[in-house]
Amino acid sequence: MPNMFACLVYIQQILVLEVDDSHNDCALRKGRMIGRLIQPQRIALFSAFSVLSNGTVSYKERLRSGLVGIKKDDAVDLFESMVRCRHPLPSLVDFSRLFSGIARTKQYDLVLHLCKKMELQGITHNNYTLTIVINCYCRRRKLGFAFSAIGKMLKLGYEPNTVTFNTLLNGLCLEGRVSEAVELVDHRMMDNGCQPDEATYGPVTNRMCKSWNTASALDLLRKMEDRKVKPQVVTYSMIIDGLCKDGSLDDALRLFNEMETKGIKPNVFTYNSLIRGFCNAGRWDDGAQLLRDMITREITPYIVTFNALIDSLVKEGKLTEAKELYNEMITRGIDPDTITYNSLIYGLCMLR
DNA sequence: CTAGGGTTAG
Repeated sequence: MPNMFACLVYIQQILVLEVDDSHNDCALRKGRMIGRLIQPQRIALFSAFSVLSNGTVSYKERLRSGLVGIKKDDAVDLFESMVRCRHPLPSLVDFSRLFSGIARTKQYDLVLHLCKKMELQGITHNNYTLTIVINCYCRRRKLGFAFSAIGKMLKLGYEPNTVTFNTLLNGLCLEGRVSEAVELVDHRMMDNGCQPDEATYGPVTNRMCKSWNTASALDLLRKMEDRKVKPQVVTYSMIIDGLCKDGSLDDALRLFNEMETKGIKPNVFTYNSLIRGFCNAGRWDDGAQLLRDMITREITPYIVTFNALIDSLVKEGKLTEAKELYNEMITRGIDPDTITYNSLIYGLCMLR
């Protein structure tokens, strides 16, 4: 009976969570409305500015300040005003800024469309705009067109550089074509005298770890070191996560210690992967030790960290310890979510 | 001046 009561308390907490969510939603909607309301004022201000400056710097000003989260209509409008403008004549740098701004809002087709319109105006691409084009094709999973853009680049007399290769490489990884990606780095990229950097190996490592190929990811890590590219925390974290999912906890720990000796500080992701790995292996005590470790090192645990530990404690029948952790997360100001309560409720139901 | 990348829970 007391367990039943505790269950109800937790279920009530879930209901409170959902109410909070709807509040957030309301707030969001309100925010959007306010955004819409102030829009005309912004336009009015902008026109005033244009008139003041005789219409000469309007697109420059918009490029400088109005690209974050730009909508389709505004983007097309800005593009048209650039194409029409003669004083000053927009440069390719201006177009690069516009295209990259739109690309950041993930409207890749729009970027490609505007690029075509730019070409029709007799404006020729350079290395920068073509790399943006390559990225857009890659994101739309049209690798064939991305490779054609490389051809265009060569025809115009530009050499693909590290960024160009990295962009293409990411495209291959997005499609799961990891071996081709490795081939591209080892041959085309290196042979062309392009030095790989930390952005070269990130997507490759990610894809390898995601497809349960941590052994290859480890090989790649050694290759990076041979090529004097310093792996970053995120690279180590991805591999450690892969090893933990494989159940190779000792290897994961070895890598964890290795990054320490190299002066690379683990972060909350690194710890979470390890804690989850140990918990899944039933080694909740080691998991709890790691949690204490991260707290002493002032790496703030996330809700994920606590959830993993609570869940594993519950499955071990250590309900008291699980509840202690639940209380600790509350005192730390971390709001439990449905996953937290699910674990606790499960534990209470199993107790009987 | 302007281009590219990657990580956690039931």
